[in-house]
Amino acid sequence: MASIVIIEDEQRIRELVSRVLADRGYEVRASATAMHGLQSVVNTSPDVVILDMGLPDLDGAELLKMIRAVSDVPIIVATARGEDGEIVGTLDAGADDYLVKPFSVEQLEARVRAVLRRATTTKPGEPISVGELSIDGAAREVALNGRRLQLSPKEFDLLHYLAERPDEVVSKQQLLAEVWRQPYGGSDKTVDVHLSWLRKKLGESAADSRYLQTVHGVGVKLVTPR
Amino acid sequence: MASIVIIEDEQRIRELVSRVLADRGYEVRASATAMHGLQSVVNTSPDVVILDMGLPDLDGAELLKMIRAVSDVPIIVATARGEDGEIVGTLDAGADDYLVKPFSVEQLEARVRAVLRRATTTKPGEPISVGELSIDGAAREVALNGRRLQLSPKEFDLLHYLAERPDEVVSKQQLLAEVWRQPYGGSDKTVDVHLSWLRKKLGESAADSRYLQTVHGVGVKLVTPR
DNA sequence: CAGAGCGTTAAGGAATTGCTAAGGCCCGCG
DNA sequence: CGCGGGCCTTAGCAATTCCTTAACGCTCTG
Repeated sequence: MASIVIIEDEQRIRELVSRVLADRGYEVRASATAMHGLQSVVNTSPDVVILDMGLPDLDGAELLKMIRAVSDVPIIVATARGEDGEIVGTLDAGADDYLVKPFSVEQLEARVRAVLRRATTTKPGEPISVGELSIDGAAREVALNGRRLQLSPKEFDLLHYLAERPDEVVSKQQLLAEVWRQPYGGSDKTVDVHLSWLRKKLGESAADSRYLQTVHGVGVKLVTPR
Repeated sequence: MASIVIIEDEQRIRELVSRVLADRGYEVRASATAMHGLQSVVNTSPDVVILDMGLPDLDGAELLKMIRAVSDVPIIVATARGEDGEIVGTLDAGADDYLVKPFSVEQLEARVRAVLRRATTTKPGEPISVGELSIDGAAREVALNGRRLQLSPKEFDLLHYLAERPDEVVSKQQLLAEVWRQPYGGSDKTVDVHLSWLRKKLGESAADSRYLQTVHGVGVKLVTPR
């Protein structure tokens, strides 16, 4: 799971946020001071930094620049209301997103996810990985837990298409149009059957699904197993 | 700053509202008659329209339709108490929100801001968050306090539709039309039942509601709990 | 205080899905 | 040219899941 560094001087907020994010599976390190925070960032190379702008020992914008000088990590900035005017400045200084206090943990996690998603945007040419699955579009090879899977052409196309859109629900009609190239008629059942075969090769079944989740009445999505 | 057209025949209210909103930085144009108002809307392409339903020269609903015919501007309707029965009709006719007279300027501005926010900040692709609720349209996932909820297709569509319009009262007819895609007949009761199921899954009931509030005789709205 | 509107539960039928099995097509090979 | 094998599609049934209707009691409004 992704790792996060939190730099926030208010103890209450720091502990609350740390705990909740840790509960949700993130690896969290919290710092109460700018200097300690900078060290954390350098030492642990986190996937996201959450930075409070109202630190007592150093101006937030200053710290932001210092982090930027040594790393490209996505940074989410938290500001108190009233410092609104600075938001534009902080975004210019290299922040990736911001939150205005008070914020709900939901909002925060939503931003974290958004930033992570943006950062992990698929670079073409490299294999896509979803959980223990690795899908190489160029070589048309799929591996699960390091073991090569033998997929038929359609099976591969189907899996690859879904892997390019992890977590996104895709309708069978869309799959027929995009993977099968039959925007007109064509039976959903074909997709069902291929999904079933894929599941078998992935070592799962619809009833006990890890990667391929069907969303009743809508479609399917490829997810990373819990 | 955003521009607003106000269509209101009572001089006192018109001038008061105009002045206050202008003070707060909006660019305001006021009209005392339906015809003049329609011209204003067409000519200035405002960001929001505030429309009094009790105009002397033309039925408010009629004017609403005329505006809708030429523009997609968000429209906030003001009605006098007693005309409540028409509220549902006006929402169906394309109003985005409504106010019952007498209303405070504070209320009005809150609605204006809500409507503007809705019009601008709804970026698709990112989860919507309302309080501790998080609704991801692409993944079709809902989480409450970080815990995943298991919703049926219609339940999800319903919640998602409401979440896209936080604080806005939506009539059951509108829900039938938009979520169920049955603009004609169809029983309100179906909506009631789904709402009940949703409430159960959200851990609330109609008597003790946090997120889903029903407005008797009008519809429901999704709010962020206090 | 009566009637309309609403909340909730239960139950039947409708729709969707999972999976197996049975052809048909295409291609390489003998 | 005929054969065999892989692959895709269609068919069909069982098993789920879902939606709607109905019914009853309660609440709100006028």
